[in-house]
Amino acid sequence: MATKTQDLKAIEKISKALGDRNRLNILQHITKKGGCAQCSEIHDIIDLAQPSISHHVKILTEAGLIEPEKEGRNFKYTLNTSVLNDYLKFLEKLKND
Amino acid sequence: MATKTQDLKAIEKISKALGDRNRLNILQHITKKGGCAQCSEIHDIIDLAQPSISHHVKILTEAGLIEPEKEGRNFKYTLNTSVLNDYLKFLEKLKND
DNA sequence: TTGATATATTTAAAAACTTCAATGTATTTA
DNA sequence: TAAATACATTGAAGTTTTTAAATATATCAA
Repeated sequence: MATKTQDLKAIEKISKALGDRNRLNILQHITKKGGCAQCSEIHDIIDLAQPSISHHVKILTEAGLIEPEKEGRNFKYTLNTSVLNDYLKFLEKLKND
Repeated sequence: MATKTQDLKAIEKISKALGDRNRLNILQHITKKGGCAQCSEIHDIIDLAQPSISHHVKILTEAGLIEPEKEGRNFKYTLNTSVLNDYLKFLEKLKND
């Protein structure tokens, strides 16, 4: 079963989102927190200006890897396990072809 | 068990290597060929000039995803399953933290 | 409503990436 | 040895990405 062009685009986007040290740190922080965290916490941990963090979070969100949920003044970000699983499946398939 | 900085660098490099449509196509071609292929075949399948393909293959090689093996005048590229597995393990861990 | 906090957007500059033409190197074949 | 084939490297143009300052918006608290 060949991979659709559309799927490949998603894979490309997810890979790109994962291809940055800061975004990997953000992801790790979110998952360590039990799958969710706030932007302000991230700011404490990563040495970047606030707009940069906002930008990285946006890229992770647009790739579908995390999902934002508004909680009053803050945001809660949750790892999207099903998107990650689809990505893993694609990579697994490379081994079995 | 926290991810070492060194490991994170490797993860970043692999993700970056995977973050390009052409490189994904090259990888898929190699794996479909039973885990190995020659540069010249890739040239037939992907619409890029030879130096571009050489460049992409180099990036995949430097990330450790494929391994080159000289075969006379040609090259044979093989998927490095163990590097891919380490990458998969890292991503799996994100889910279980 | 005013001030404070959390996050997003715009803009602009620097850095990194992609691509290809030109050229170089290694190997095979005639 | 000369020509042909396979791949690498260099250099340069165009594109994308990263970052932060400035600014905007939304919500909470007083």
